[in-house]
Amino acid sequence: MLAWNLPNTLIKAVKGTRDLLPPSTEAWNRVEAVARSVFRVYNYHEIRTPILEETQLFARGVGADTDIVTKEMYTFEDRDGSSLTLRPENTASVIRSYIEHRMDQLPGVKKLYYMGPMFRRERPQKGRYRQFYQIGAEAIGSESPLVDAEVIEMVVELLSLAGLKGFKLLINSVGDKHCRPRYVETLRERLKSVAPGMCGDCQRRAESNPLRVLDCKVAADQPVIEALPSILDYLCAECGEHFAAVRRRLDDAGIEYEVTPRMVRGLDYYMRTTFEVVHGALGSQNSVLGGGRYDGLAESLGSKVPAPGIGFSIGEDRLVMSVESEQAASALDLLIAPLGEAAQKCGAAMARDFRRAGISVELAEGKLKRAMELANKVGARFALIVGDDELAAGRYALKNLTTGEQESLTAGEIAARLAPPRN
RNA sequence: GUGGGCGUAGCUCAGCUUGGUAGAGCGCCGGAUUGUGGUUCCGGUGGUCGAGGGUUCGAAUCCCUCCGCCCACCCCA
Repeated sequence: MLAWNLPNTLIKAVKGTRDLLPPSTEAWNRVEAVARSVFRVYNYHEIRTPILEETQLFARGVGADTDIVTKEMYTFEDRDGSSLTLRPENTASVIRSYIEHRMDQLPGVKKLYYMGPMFRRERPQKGRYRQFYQIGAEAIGSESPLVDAEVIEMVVELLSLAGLKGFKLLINSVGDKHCRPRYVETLRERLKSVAPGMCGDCQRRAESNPLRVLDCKVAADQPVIEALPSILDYLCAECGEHFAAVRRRLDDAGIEYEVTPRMVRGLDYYMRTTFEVVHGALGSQNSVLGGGRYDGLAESLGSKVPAPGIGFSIGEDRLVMSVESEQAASALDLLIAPLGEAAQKCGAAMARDFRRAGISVELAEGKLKRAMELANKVGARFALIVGDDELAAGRYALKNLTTGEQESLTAGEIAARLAPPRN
């Protein structure tokens, strides 16, 4: 009954969380470095919001009857009785921060990016974890379709530079608070006659959430879904023109996309432009990123000043999964093998100097044979032998472990030989 | 929340049908080599067989319960 009184049970990572280990962490770092460099040239700046927020932020921001809020949040009562939640996504937090710090007073479009863990209590599977990581960006303070197009262009650039190949960009417009309700009503009406012939899930959705029917993957339902009215035919004049402008801009930029009127996003705050990038070989969870415009979000969080914006978030776990190739950790530059007490001291000093010069160094102990074996196993590029002869001569035996060649060099020559390329 | 698959050494797995108290390969450690790795050879380390209970003279193996992981549904990143 009391866990701490039970016999020793091995403690493991909690369900849905995982340790990211080397060499995989190198791929994560590469992806994050690419993202930061792309964000920089598009003039985005990093924002770090708390992982813990008031539960109300998500209930009101994401939508009170979305799946995320109704059944996926890690919510708990703080000691003072207030309700706190581990963030399930970050857009609501960014908008909260934007409002709280009156960023609307700053000049121009406010461009922010973030990266970090999010938490949703779902059943784990391939590409889905309870603690997962997102890289995202928000452009806030403009309703212009030019901003939509630039955000999409940036994210396509980011994915390409990260090494993602064969992905597909899907875009849609879900209208605004004037035209979308009209469409949903039409859809609901139409489904009354056709839903009975569809799969069980669709029959249920036809009542509860008609838009979800469009997202059904059951093959037999596809012809029926194709025949349903398209939201694009129901957009009001403003939304229609906005969407057309976004598409013109994407065409100008030479960006390939597919308009998918059936694409549905799961968060309530989206309006007008929505987009998604999918990639095969990710299992059933094939979406690498999702995003869209959220012009009414600030108001639903109680803001008097509007904060129209558009943003996206990349599923970093999924991106890394699809660009990661099995490669070794970055190679060690040099392993120093000192023989004896005096050499040990000299080796430590040399290691210090080399490391300050940007060379990665491992200092071995014990027998030379042992050290050489170790050098080989960890994939060191060079081994440096420091023994009595070398100490006396001031010249050390540097062995290239790839070619097997060995030469006798001074410390300065070795540093020059191993110096990393400047960038 | 609902299905399906799988849990034996650090890793990948065999053994289970037809019960007789645990194996291989790789890894790790050491040796053949006093100051030279990768190949080879030799030796060694390593498992309450996911946990608990039952059947049995005897259970990794048969039965029950539980737990964990993976994949899928739902939904999303």
